[in-house]
Amino acid sequence: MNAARKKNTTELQLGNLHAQLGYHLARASVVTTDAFNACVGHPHQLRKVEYSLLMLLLANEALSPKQLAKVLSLTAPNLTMLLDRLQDRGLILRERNPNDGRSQHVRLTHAGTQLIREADQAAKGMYAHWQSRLSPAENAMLLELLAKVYQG
Amino acid sequence: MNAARKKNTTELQLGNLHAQLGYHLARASVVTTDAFNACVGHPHQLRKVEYSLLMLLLANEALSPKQLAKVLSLTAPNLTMLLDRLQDRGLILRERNPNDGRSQHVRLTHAGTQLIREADQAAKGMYAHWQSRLSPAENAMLLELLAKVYQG
DNA sequence: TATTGTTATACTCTATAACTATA
DNA sequence: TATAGTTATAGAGTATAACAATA
Repeated sequence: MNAARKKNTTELQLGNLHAQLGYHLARASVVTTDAFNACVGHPHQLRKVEYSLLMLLLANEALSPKQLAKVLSLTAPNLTMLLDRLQDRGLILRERNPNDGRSQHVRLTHAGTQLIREADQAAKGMYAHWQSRLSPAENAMLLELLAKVYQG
Repeated sequence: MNAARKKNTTELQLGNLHAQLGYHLARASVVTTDAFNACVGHPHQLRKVEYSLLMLLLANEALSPKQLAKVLSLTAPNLTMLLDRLQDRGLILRERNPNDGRSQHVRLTHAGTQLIREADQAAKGMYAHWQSRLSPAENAMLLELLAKVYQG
């Protein structure tokens, strides 16, 4: 009983895992995902990828599914289903590209604009979840270093 | 045609997304996951979580499912199925804890030890995937900052 | 009564192949 | 022939509830 209790409180060793970026990314993602769901996801009924998609449309006015699939790392069929759901909720609309009948312009509706603006406001509360452990300067440095990992 | 082509090569705006840790974590994870699968996952038939689990057993000799579930952020039922698969492959074994019949000791088999040592060697090739964009000092700083996000 | 682990099950996420339409 | 997007479908990942065994 005492032995088992002691074992549970013992810090476990990470071995070479402590030097691996992917491991730390996964651990950090658990924290950010929980913070997102608490501040944005549950209150506004948006999953992370839906929030990102609507934020991109807010910043760019109109994007093609092709562009969205690339930046969100989604396959075309999965993006189609995602857009279907957002369209059914009246948050986005799909227009045919007048210059190229194969492609589309995806835009926010008025309701979609309103929702993503509210969600964006709520998202500002997320930083509170880890600001006690990370200073503003450290946070800024972290974002820069992460961008270096995937930009190329 | 020309207009569409131009649009595709235009950098899209991130808006407030550029200030959000979760977004950059997700983008960086795509890179590290691809690197993992290329260097470790496909060659050794291990998913990320399986690799992490075996690495933890290599560093700690024996851990309970409870401990593994916590550090890997898995629910108990999902960990059970994961351990079942690794046990069926002869990579781990489950022993009853002699001090507490409710809990188990999960250990690497000889084959499991051999496999995870090979996989760990292969994992050293992962850093090559982003080292051109991140110096060793930047990489070390990144790992430290990420640990701060989830440690508390 | 609480804890560890399992079983059963459902829901979401992701990936591939085959298709339509436009260029 | 190539590209944008869709449909259908299968597999992997993840969550909850109900259960058995032990403390």
